[in-house]
Amino acid sequence: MGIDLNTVEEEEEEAKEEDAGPVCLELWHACAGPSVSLPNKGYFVVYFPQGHAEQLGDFYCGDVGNGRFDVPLHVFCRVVHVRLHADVETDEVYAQLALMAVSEEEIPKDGDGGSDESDSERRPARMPHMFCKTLTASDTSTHGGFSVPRRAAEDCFPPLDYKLQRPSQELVAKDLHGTEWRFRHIYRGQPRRHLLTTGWSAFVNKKKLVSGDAVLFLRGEDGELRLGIRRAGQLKDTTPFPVLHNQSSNHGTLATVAHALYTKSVFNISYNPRDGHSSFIIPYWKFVKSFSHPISIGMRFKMRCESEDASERRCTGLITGIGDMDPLRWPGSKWRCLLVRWDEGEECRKNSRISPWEIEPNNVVAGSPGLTVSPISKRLKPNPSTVGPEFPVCTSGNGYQDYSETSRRFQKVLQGQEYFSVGIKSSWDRIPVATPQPQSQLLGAGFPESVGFQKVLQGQEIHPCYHTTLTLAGTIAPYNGAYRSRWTPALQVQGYANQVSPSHFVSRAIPNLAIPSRVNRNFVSGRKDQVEMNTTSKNKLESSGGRDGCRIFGFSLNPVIDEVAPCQVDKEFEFEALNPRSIRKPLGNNCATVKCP
Amino acid sequence: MGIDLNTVEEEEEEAKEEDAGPVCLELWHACAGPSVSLPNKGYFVVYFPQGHAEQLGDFYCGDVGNGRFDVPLHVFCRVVHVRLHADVETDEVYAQLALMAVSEEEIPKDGDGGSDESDSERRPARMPHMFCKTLTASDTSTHGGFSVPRRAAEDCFPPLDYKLQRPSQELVAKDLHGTEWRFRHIYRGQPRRHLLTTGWSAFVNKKKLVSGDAVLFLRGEDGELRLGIRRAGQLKDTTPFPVLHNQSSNHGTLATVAHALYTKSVFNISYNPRDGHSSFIIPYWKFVKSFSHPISIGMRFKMRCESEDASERRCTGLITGIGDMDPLRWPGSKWRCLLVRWDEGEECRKNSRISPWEIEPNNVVAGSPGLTVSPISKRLKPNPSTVGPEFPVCTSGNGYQDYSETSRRFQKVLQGQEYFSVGIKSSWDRIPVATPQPQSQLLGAGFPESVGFQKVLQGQEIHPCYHTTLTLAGTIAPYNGAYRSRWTPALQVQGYANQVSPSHFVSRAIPNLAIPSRVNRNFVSGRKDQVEMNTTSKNKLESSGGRDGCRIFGFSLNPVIDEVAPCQVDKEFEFEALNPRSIRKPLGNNCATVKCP
DNA sequence: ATGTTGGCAATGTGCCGACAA
DNA sequence: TTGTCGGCACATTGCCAACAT
Repeated sequence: MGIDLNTVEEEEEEAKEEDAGPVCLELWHACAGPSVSLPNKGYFVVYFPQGHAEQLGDFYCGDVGNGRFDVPLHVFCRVVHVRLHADVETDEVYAQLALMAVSEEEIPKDGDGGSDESDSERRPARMPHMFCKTLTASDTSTHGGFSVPRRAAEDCFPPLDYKLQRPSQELVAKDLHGTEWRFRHIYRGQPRRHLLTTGWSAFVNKKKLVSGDAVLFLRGEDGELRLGIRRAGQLKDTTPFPVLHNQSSNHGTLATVAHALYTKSVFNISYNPRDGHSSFIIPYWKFVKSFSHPISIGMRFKMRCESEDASERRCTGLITGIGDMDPLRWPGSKWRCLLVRWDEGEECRKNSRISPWEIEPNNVVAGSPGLTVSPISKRLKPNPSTVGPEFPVCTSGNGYQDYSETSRRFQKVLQGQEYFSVGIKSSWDRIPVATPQPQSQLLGAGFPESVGFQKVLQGQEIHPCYHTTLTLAGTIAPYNGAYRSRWTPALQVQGYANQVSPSHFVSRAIPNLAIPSRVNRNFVSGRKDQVEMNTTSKNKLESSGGRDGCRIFGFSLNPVIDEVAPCQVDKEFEFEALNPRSIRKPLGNNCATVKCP
Repeated sequence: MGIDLNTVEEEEEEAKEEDAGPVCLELWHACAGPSVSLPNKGYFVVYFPQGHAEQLGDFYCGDVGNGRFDVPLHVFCRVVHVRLHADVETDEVYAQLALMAVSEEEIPKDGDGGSDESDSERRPARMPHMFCKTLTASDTSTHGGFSVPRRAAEDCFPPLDYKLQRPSQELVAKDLHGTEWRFRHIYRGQPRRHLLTTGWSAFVNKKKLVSGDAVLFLRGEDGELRLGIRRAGQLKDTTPFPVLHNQSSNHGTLATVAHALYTKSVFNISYNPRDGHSSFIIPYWKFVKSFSHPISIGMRFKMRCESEDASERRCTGLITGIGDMDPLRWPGSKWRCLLVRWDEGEECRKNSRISPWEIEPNNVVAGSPGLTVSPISKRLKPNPSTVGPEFPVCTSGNGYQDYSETSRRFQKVLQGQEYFSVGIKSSWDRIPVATPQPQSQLLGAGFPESVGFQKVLQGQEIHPCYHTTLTLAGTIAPYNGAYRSRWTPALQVQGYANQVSPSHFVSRAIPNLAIPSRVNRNFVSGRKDQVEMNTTSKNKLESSGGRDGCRIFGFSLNPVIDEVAPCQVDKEFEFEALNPRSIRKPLGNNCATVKCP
């Protein structure tokens, strides 16, 4: 099936080679997710400076002269080495690719990637026991620990002595940086379940995890436990000014690349698989293959993409235009030259521009078959002359075969609940290089980005909204100048028996009352921000930080709360609130709806 | 006295000019301390690339070719502008100096700095009401607020209505970045005293203040309150890899400077007054003046320096050698070419190398008068030929006059307790430029670094060691597998009536017991780290984080604690401990002495 | 005059089983 | 099977006056 089984052993041997960077290979891929794969050393790729510039942003590009560095639209490169990294602050995975420009003639036509050095360092030969769980509100609450799915615990953790009343052990897991995290793993409760207690909270705090994020446990061949995270949203950068995070110092900028291209020297690319802008390096065969099927306006296609829970989907759409994305700086570029309209409910990407090598023609030819459409010009108007001759547009659709679908079926593996242990192979590895022919015999060449790595299922449900509806009722006591808390005696809380205080609640634009959040550690700026009424101004609620409170300064703690409603003394109030437990949640998702009486 | 009084008005006018950078002028200088002054725009200075390279460290210098950039030993420069800044992370003050190289001929010989643009933007014309207090253990404890010295509160804060039982108000103060901090200022207690309560703790936390650091309040002309800090020690950089903190991106490196020198263009220097390496820019007159008195081996001298509490001292010493500091890369440089031996108890600097312009000859000629000593060679052996002709060594000491002492007397101002309000003038400003003649009439030219700014006294005492001696005595209970706290019942605490638990204490290398710190918020890494015995291994104490504890993982929390001593069940223990309040203290200063029974 | 301490109240943290989805 | 909750114990925070220096 295009994959030489003989290579597996070699790969396992070469996997011992310590050239993959500081980060554990399996863990890196587990964190990167199923749709990420990397080329091997020695492999040939196509590099698109335009896409790179897009990722870097204008800040790092330093446009010169004609508006861009004088670099080609695409560059054929050999992969000199690949090193895996993880951001020190956020644990975000990325890779350093060392590339060296080659002329297309240097690329061998056989399937070996043209290098004796090619190895499998980019892929674990065998995925270890692992599981991934999306964190619930309970998992991230300061009130408790982490509930481990039973089969996950049995699969990944050392066995417990279930004869004991409360079997427990200490787990030690290393994260991407090699830092050790220790957890008490206990099997208790009625019914019994696996829990991580002591140590868990510190981990959540340090990694700034919120509900919706996912953790990943992975047991290596040696029994060593590894631990990774996959965030639901980007962690906000708290660094006050732009630090060149993933690109060490000022390497990796376009200027450096331009220089390297002309001197034919090695240059480094920071490849950030999860930011959605890193598709500027693709396998050579994929680039070549994209010429094999015709592309025309009105053509239907499908494309693989990743949905929010990191699972894969297939989106379909219609090509509505072909033309330069940036006619001034990158004229004639095929980078995102296709303008598409996604089918209903298939909002694969906010951006409706994609590159030709991202799509496959749809087997079911819908839309307007037989309609001959000219490509649009740089200004997105039909003008065939602007498209280079090497780009076969308007070829009548013929026997295109969905090889990738075939290979997907071949590589289909167990995607059972959340744990598995199956050997896999990188699709980048030893893939025959395609020659630009339709219907070439590339049965083994799947889409590396999607099937190259084992899919790790996440818990399917979106984390629940955690809207325990409680009703607070009470009277606002007049402010008398004594700095004692007036809240607690003035409030009657329904729904909780004890230990409930106003600071447990988050409110949003409450007509007659506003209470800043004290719920979430990740929210607090000044930590202590309990509220007290101040009626010196009759129609405005004012209160402040501090135990015994004084004024509201505003609601900087929660960006959603942005207005303070007028307040009346002795007016009763009532509102819906969050569950009072200490919940770490994503910002902006923390506000209860207000029920105005 | 060399200062043109006419200029004062002009200065006040020009002080309104918004060209001093983002930071409040008065506050910047207050934070920088008394021994820091800056040149004005238009002023002429001498820049020493060697000293700059020293500050930047090899990392940023990028030595090329012969080992250094091909830059001169010193460069005469005009100050194009000066901008005041404060580090976003640490609040450390620094300045951006924009310099432009000039030839010495361009420097006017009159006293005007050669520029019509010179102004006093570097100096507040009048120091506002201010005070500075070194934080005590109580001030930084989480247990309480900030005790404001009475005269300070009366001087800087709006008056309170003392007729009330507990007069209070809200203070709003802006820090160096313009961020507002709010504090409740209350006058209470028996006897009455001024306190900052609500809001103070948040400030201490955010700024990571520890006892020994100082805060500074400053009331502007407009009544606006400003707030700064001066740390006792450097705040440890928590950034995981070297970020170019004060020099934005890669400006300010020697490469950039070298380029600017040859193109005669403006270059920026980050001038960091408190790191002890920023004396590589000095006033031109000072450089010139240093030729006016002879320097010889065996000569006694004095030098102004700053002691730990930011007050000024005068150190004396003996010149023991003259020679290149770095004969390979900077041959013939006068930068720190003097080797000195400090007098007893006068350890002005660990470094015993200083530059000629830093010293003044000592009026009292001690040591070996009349002894003719040849300067030492590059290898610090006597060899007169290695010293350039423009450097007048071995001139017999004659009528040198200590002008700077005169000017100090002139500029002497009130240095009363901790608050004052006196107009001052920058010594950089409109200082006549000295021609290289001994006994020139430079009566107004003081030592800018020391008298240029009002000294702000700090509390004189070093913050007390906070060693309340308590004796804990108890029995280590055997571990029985139930994860309940075993500490509290097993311990009998003498000296405190209530709310004392073992986690309040810090121990150090205790023979039979070790308890990690939970005392200091700034210490904690995992926050919850209470200890419990684990006697599964009989001779080793193990405990861990978490409320109900399990194992000691080691003592990563406090670097001083680095060994865990063996532990025996049922063995009684006893040790001296810190005061149990939550004290934020500098690292490594937090350990109690152990009394082994 | 002001640093330190005990008293005290409020609140946060974290382990546990109960309960329910 | 596992997410959420009440119960509970205890730790931390922060305002206050008493006391000491």
